[in-house]
Amino acid sequence: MNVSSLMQTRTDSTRDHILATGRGLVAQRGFAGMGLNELLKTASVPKGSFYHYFSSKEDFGCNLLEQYMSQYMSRLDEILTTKGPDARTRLMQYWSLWTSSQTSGDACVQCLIVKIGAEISDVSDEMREILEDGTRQIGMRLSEAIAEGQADNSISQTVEPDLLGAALYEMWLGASLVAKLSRNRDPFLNAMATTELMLPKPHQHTKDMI
Amino acid sequence: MNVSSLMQTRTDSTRDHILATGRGLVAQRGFAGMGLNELLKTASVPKGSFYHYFSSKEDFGCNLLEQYMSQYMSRLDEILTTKGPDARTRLMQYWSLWTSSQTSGDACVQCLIVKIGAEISDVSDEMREILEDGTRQIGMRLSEAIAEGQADNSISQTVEPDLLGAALYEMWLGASLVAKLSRNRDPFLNAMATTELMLPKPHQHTKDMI
DNA sequence: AAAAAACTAGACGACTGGTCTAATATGAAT
DNA sequence: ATTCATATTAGACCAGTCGTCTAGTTTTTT
Repeated sequence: MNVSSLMQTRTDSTRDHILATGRGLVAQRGFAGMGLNELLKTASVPKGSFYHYFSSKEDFGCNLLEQYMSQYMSRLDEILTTKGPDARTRLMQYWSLWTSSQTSGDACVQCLIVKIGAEISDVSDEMREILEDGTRQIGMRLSEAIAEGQADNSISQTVEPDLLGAALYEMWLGASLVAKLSRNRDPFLNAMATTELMLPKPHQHTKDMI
Repeated sequence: MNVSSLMQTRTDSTRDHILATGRGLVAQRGFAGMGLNELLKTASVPKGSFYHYFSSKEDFGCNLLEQYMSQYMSRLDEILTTKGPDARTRLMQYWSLWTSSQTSGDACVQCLIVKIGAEISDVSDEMREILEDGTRQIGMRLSEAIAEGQADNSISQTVEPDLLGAALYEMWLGASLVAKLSRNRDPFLNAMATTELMLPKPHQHTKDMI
């Protein structure tokens, strides 16, 4: 065959439309819970088109997750690069945005790692690996931000960036799960307070300093 | 142990057998991913029996989760009451057992809150409320244990039990999710190290005490 | 205009959760 | 022991869903 698989058609809009519609539906019903008929009816796309763009439901799921993780990493990097004067402020801003996005009730911004991570982990190795890679990258980026905070003197040198980055990320994933169950933002407020304690600022004017 | 798992002659043995089989299947495939036919074929139980004992799949799910949470709370209470000389040791033993159970690969002991919490939270209010209640109870029991540790002088007075109990629980839920994705126990080791830091022993000979 | 690729359309069989009637086992009352 | 009511089992059946597939139409390229 030729390079037809690499060719880009002008009208990828159908494919993108299926992916966008699917994200909302998956965030609401889960992956197994979202039927293809429901997806395609919602998107007003015939079933034949779906199997033109994706080889299977799992392939669709992989593309959905890859797109999601890619966009998430870009956004994370933007926040941790620009949204604040120092690394600690930017980190706290990240948790703050996490809280507001996960309490908005808007299905499209729901964290897909929380929503379908456990569901697909024992079912689809291909999808699992995409999320595994995503969580690894996010954890690393957070650890990096903590190290930056130690460099710009907004975070105490007493913490270990690698350990703490992963631990904070895990705590916020858990908080999201509990928040989904309890339908309120208390778990996030709790995680926020704990995060403040776990990311201590350097001691500046205590008696033992100076 | 007992004969009920081998014989189905006793009255409720069929019902219990369906629940036990369902727990393993749900832990593997998720709730929507487990079909009734698969469940009943695995359990060698005709469909008529299922609808004699349960009014619907959701009703079955509720009973499954209620039984699970009830057994979990009993086990948690046993650990936090007997498995160690002081409250802090008993708490650490709880996380240690969490780690080994979630890394065993045995589907039957998988944490159902992690596995199907997010999945069902937007689909079944009835099931969601059961898990909501369960997470609340577990968090409270952990906070209680931390307070006990402060009372028996195994945990520093500087921490706030309510905040910390919930935060630790959330971190371990998140660690379980990440561990399911990465298929290794690193997230648990990480959570364990962080837990040690978050549950400080009392300072015994510092200058500010006396 | 012809050939090839991109895309649409919906039929298809296996399966889904759920309902239904009938058959059988059990236990209490007589 | 016989009867009768209840508890439980059995699985055919329903309308609908699942993901797959082949055939057909439109668009692009040559």
